[in-house]
Amino acid sequence: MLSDVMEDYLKATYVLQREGGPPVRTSDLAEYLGVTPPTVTSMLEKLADRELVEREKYKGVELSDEGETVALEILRHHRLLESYLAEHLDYDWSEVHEEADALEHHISEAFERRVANALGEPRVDPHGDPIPTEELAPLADDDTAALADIEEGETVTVARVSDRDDEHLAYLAERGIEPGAELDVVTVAPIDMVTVHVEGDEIHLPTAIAASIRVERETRATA
Amino acid sequence: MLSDVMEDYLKATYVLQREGGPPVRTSDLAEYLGVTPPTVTSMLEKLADRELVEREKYKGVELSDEGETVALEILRHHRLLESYLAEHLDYDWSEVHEEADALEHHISEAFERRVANALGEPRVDPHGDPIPTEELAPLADDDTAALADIEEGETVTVARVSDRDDEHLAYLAERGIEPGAELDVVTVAPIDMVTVHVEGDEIHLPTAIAASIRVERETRATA
DNA sequence: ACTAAGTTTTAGACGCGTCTAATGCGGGGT
DNA sequence: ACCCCGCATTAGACGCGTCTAAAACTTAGT
Repeated sequence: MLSDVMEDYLKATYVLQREGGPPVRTSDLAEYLGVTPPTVTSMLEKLADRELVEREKYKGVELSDEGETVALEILRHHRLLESYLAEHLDYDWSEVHEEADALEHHISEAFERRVANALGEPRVDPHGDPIPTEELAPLADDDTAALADIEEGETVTVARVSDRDDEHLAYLAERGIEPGAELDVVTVAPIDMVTVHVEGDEIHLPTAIAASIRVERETRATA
Repeated sequence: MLSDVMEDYLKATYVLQREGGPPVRTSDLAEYLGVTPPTVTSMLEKLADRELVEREKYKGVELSDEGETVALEILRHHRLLESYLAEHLDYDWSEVHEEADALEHHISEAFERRVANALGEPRVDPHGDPIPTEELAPLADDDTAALADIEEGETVTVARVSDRDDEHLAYLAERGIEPGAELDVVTVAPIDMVTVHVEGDEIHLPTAIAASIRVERETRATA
């Protein structure tokens, strides 16, 4: 039986781990989870004992296959819940994250199935993030770019907006920056600011925010 | 900030406490919650420190007004969740209890309101139990009787069926014993068994089960 | 009133997840 | 090649919720 907290560490490791990238470091997890580094070290030891992560001391951790499966299960719960709250309980797109975080550890298999069914087995959640399948197959690599890395003059489509901060989300949603929106990147200023046009309006975004908006460079056909 | 466990103790104290009755005893709570008596004692001390219960050593506890409010809040969550699962997520009446127990500590005010709204502000849950109002006003006294206490020959209407055991519930539901059903009490045998007629069928029930079925002696108009 | 049975509380321990303070490792700049 | 600084780990503590074993209280029966 995995504790809620262990599940949180696995989920955090998953989202912090870039495909094929370097191991996730202690301090990154500490910051992401809002705990101190020693706390992370001791939790990582337990996770390694249970073979949910592969750990190399002083280097960091990577999820084992089993650990990844657990992370995908929690992520599936999270994203199904977000979708359900938005679609059936009249939640606003930007206020769904916190509630899903609270519930994701506590729903049964039956609940998961019924919610997925009620939604028609969706593939992405309201933020644009992919929902793991019931079989928890690894998610396909991400071929989007961060808005912060786009050159001036390009036109891109918003693919996903990070769900980490409800406040930012509400701000962006109000201004029309949500999955599917078309953006013209007008200027990338050297003062940590990017300017875009969306639906005729001009929007200024600090780089930190622009980094959490994933975009597609050219329109492509999707199934 | 109350822990989940504290909320469980308060809820348990609420359901074990008969209106105006004697204080709830340590061993009753221990059995109900599946923990040992010393564990209950130490938790009760903490609850008394926070003035959520009034405790008299060696005698038992009663909920304070504040403790009762917390219990009613959890009960409201529980019963709204049961209702929602049954009505909107295709759960069977007899399998909602466990899921509601897992979720009841983790939903927000917003969630509670939206679920209540989606259901049309119901007054009772699928088991027939009353749902506390949003203002958490104390629930009216119960004027029902236990089926086990009914005399032979009487005809009664099922008001509520305890939601403590999903297995029993499924069994009873299959045989038509659910809120609103009319029962003729045929025999009350001295061997811990009562026999009733429901919808033409004859059903035999051990007294322990009959004790958990609350019935109304005569039909009365209800708003 | 005394005593025995049953219940409750006290005492002391443990695992979990967290912290702070102290120590240890390792990679980059001179 | 060395040293330093940043990051990670070890050491030791704490609160929570739980347990078992032992002591204390209550109460019912004689």
